[in-house]
Amino acid sequence: MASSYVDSSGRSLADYPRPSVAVDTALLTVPEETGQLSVLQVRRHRDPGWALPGTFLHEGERLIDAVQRSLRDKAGVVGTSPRQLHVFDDPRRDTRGWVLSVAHLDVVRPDQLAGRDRARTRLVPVDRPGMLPYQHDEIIERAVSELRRRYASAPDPDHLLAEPFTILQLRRLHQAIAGRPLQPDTFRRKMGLQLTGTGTRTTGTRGKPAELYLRER
Amino acid sequence: MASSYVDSSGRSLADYPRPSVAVDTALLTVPEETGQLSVLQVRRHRDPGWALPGTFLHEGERLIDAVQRSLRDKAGVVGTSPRQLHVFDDPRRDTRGWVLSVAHLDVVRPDQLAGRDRARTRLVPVDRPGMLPYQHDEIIERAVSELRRRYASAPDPDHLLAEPFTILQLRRLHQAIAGRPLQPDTFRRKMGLQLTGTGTRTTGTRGKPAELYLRER
DNA sequence: GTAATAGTGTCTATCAGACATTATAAC
DNA sequence: GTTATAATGTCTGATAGACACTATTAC
Repeated sequence: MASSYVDSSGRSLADYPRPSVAVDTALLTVPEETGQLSVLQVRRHRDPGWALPGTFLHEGERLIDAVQRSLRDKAGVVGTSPRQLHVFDDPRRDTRGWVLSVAHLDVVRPDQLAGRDRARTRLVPVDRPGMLPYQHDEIIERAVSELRRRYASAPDPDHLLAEPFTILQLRRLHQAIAGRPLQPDTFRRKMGLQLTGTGTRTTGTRGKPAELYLRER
Repeated sequence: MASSYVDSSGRSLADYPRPSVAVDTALLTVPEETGQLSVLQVRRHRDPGWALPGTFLHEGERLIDAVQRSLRDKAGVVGTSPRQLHVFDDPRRDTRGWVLSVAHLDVVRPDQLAGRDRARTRLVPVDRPGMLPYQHDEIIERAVSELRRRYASAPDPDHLLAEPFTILQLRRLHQAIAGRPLQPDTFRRKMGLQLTGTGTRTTGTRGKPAELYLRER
């Protein structure tokens, strides 16, 4: 493909102007405390306020590595699986120059955020993200839609629950992501078919003990 | 956001190395002659063979404008609506340097391709795209999946048919995109509800005249 | 026993697939 | 009339929502 880009004037790759490329990430999780789908934000460096974690792409670096580096450096989060969402390409988006930003979605278990720097980061429910610079609110919207689409038909595809888990735990997670209550019986019937029962049950809980399940089918 | 990227060493935006950014497009259409979902390919400049149309992003240019420029210059196609699919970011993908490529999907009516340069371009069914450089086959796969998803539930969302049209015309289009036959009666029931009948009917055709419909609901 | 939660039975509405039937044109 | 296509009727099976009911635990 490269050579097909060389135009009739014979200009080579190095002759073309190049934009800076950044990554920005909507890191979503469901904290135990609130049970609400929330997004990680970090303090901005120069300006007051909060923003999504982001960084510039380093030379020869892959986008996914830049995302993981920014999450490690800015929030102490490791072991994530970012996915691309969209490229924001308005040339006037950044006042300091020509910057393309590749928005990402990442989803983590709350325990993966345990060691985060609480002075420099915060977790905010996705439906009240506060004032954010640039199009970070749009990134959150895209991230939430994508996550809801993923969780609509499959049980916990992003492995937010530690195995084994009960169907109630699974349903609470899916409700947090969907942002609305889900029918207990319908949910059980749809998702239960995609789970493997362990035969063991919870103990010490109120009511009838629930069976514990594994994701693997 | 920009200022939040400045790291603790105080490096500014211009100090970061920058990749070249390209766009590549899977331009899909359904030619009258074959009735098969097909993708536009252009002759490569230096190497033998064919590739998807692409170009480098010009300074301050938006991605969508680069896509439209490449389609105009390489295939004489105008008036399209490209959509982003994915960023290909393997630093070793292009032997001549560090190039990010933003893959796009574009869908056009066959008449929009009437004036194309037939010596430099060809239309190939998407299921037999031939040998393509880099990850252009993957771009086609993503483009087709996305198009099938869009056409699964709505009647001709990308306006490939000139209005008014019959349900048979609509179903043939959807079959070409789905790559499989669709039940006439089920299709009519699902899509018919989302169309507006004009009251007028085809004339001069064999069999019972078909009603003509508009997309608008 | 009561309260609470897990899990199942079952009715209804909706919808896709499949097939039959009716309607209306060209010939 | 015959043939071809459009449009509708209707049966069946699958599934979601809704509600009732049974099962098993803590207390």
